[in-house]
Amino acid sequence: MKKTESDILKAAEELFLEKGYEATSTTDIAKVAGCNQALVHYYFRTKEKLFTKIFTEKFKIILGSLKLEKDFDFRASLNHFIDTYFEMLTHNRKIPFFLINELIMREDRRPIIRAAISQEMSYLQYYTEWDKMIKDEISKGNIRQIETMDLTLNVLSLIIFTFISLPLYSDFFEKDENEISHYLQHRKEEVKKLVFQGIGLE
Amino acid sequence: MKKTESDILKAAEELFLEKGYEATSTTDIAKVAGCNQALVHYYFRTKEKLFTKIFTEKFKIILGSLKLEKDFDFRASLNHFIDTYFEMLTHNRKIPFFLINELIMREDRRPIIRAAISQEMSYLQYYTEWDKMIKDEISKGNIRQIETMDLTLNVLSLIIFTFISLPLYSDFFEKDENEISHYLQHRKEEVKKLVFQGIGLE
DNA sequence: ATTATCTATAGATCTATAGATAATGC
DNA sequence: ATTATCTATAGATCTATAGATAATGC
Repeated sequence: MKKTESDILKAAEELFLEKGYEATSTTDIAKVAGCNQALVHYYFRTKEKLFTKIFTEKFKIILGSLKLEKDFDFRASLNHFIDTYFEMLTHNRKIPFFLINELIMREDRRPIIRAAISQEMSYLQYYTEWDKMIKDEISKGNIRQIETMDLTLNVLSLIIFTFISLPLYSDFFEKDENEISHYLQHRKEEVKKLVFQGIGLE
Repeated sequence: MKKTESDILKAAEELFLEKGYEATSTTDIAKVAGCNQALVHYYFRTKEKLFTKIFTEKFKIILGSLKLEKDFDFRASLNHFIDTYFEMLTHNRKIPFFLINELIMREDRRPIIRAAISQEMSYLQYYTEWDKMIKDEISKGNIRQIETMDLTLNVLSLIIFTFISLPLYSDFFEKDENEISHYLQHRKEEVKKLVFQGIGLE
C-alpha cells in the first residue's frame, strides 16, 4: 500500500474515532494526512466507503477478542474472559463508544455487523458452549439460577460502560494517564468481585 | 409561549435526541415543526442556543431523579434508587445516550453540566450521606469491603448500559414494545440480584 | 504508459440575517 | 405599534469529479 493511502487511512481512523462520521470531513482527513483533499476520493472514492472500511475493521477487533477458553473450568474461563476483554479495550479505548455511536445513529450500518458475525460462524458455537457451561454450573449448584443472556449482559455492561464513560471520568476528576491505567486495573478487579460474588461463585 | 415556539422546541428535541447535534439541521427542525426555517432563528437565534436549552433540560431530568431516601435502611434505600432510576429512564430512554454522546463528542459542553451540578449544591451532600451509609454498612459487616465510587459505578454501569444498548438489542432480536418493557423489568430485577448478592447483602 | 497528485469547480447543503408582509394587541 | 411569519440571499461549508501536471515503472 502506498504511503499516502495508509496516511489517509490513519488520519481517517483518528478522526472518525474522535469526532464520529458526521463531524469529520474529507477536507479534515486530507489535512491530517498531509495531502490534497481530492486524494481521499482518489483512493477511497467516497467518504462512506472509507468509513465502512474502518468501521468493519474495528468491529472485527472486538469480535476477535470474544473467545472462550474451553479448557478451563467455569470460574477460570469467566476470569480469563474478563481479563482479555479488559486488556483488549485498554488498548482500544475509543472503539466501544465509536461502534455503539455509529450503530445507534445510523441504522443502515447494522447489517454490516450482522454480516461480520454470521461470516464467522464460530461465534454461534461459542455462545452455545457458553450457554451449556452456565446451565451446567447451575445444575451442579455452583452458581445461582441466572439466564445466560443476563450473565452476558451483566459482564458486558460493567466492562463496556467503563470505557464509554472513561473520557468523562478522566476529565471530570482530572486524572492523568498513569491514574487512568490504575483506575482500569482497579475497576477490572471490582467487576470480577461483583460478578463472581453476585452469581454465588465462591 | 407561542405555539410555533413550542412546536420548534418539540421538533428540535425529537431530532437532537434521535440524530444528535451534528446530523440535525435547522431546516430539518423547521420542517418537523411545520414552519419556516427562519423562524427557528427568530425564536432561538442560533442552533447552538436551541441545543443548549434542550441539553440542560434533559440533564436536569436525570439529575433530579438522583435522590437518596434517607429514611430507609441501606438495603431499602439502594432498592429504591434502582427502582426510581430505572423507572425514570424507562420514560426517557434516549436521554442517557444523548447526554453521553454530546458530552464525549464536544468537550466544550462539559462545563454546562458542571455548572448544573454545582448549582444544585444538594448533590454533594447526597454523595456524602451515601458514602457515610456505605462505610457504616461495611463496618457493621452487613456488606463486603467496597469503595463508594465502585458501588456507584457498578450500579450506574448496569442501569445506563441497559438503555444505551436498548435500540441495538430491540433491533437485533426484533423485539416489539411489549417485549421491550418486559425486558426492562426483567433486567431491573437481575441488576438488583447481582448488586445485592455481589456486595454480600442477604 | 500508468499511476499519483494537484487545481479548480459544480452542485448541494447549511446557518444566519436583512427586509418585506401579515397578524395581533392596544 | 408590535410581534410573527415569510422570501430571498450571503457566505461558508462539504463531497465528488474533471482535467491538468508531475512522478514512476517498464
